[in-house]
Amino acid sequence: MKPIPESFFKKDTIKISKDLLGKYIIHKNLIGKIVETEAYLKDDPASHSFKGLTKRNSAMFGPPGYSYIYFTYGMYHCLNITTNKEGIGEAVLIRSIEPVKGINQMKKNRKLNSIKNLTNGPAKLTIALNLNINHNNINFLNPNSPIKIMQPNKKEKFEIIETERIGISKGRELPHRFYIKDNLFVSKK
DNA sequence: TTAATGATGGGCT
DNA sequence: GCCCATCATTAAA
Repeated sequence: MKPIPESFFKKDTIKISKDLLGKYIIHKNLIGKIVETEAYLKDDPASHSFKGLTKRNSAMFGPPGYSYIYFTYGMYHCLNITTNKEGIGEAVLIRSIEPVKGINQMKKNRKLNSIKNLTNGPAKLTIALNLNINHNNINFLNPNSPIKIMQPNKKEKFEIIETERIGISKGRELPHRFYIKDNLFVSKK
C-alpha cells in the first residue's frame, strides 16, 4: 500500500470515479476496497452542487482530495471524495466497499453478524467505517488525517461496468455509476 | 424472489 | 411542506 499523489484528484471527475475502483479507504484500523462509485458533476441536476454553494455542500466546492460527507434521510451519512478543481463543485460518491481489515469491528458497528450486506451501500459503509458528519471536509492526502485513501503496490486488473446511477430522480439517464465486474460487494447489478 | 412501505430529520422554497 | 445520492422490514407471489 502506498499514498496517492495529489494530482490524482485534479483530473476529470468521470476518470477519477473509474480510477478510484480498487483503491483503499482507511479509517483507524478499518480498511475497505472501493468497488462501486458514482460521479456527480457541475451542471448535473442530480448533484448537490447543482443549485450552487451552500453551507451543506461547501466541501464539494473546495479543493480536490477532500471528504464530502452529508446527512440524509434523517439518519444516514454518505461519503464522497472531492475532485477536479476548487470552485467547480464536483465529487465522487463511494457506493460500496469490500471489507478488507477490521471486519469484526465493522460487524459490531453495523450490528450485523454476516459479511453479506455489511458494506454494499453508501450509508452501510459509513456505518461500518464509523464515519459521520464530523469527518466532513477532511483532506485525504494529509498523512495525519484520520481517514486516508491508499493504492495497492500492484495495480489490480478488473473490468469496469458503467450504468445509470441509483436513487436519484433527476439525471437518471447519465451513465455515471461505475463498479468492478463480478465483485460480490457491489450494491446492485 | 421482488415489491412496497415506514423510519426520521436536515435542507431548502 | 416537500424533497431527499437510504435502508430494514414486511408483504406478496
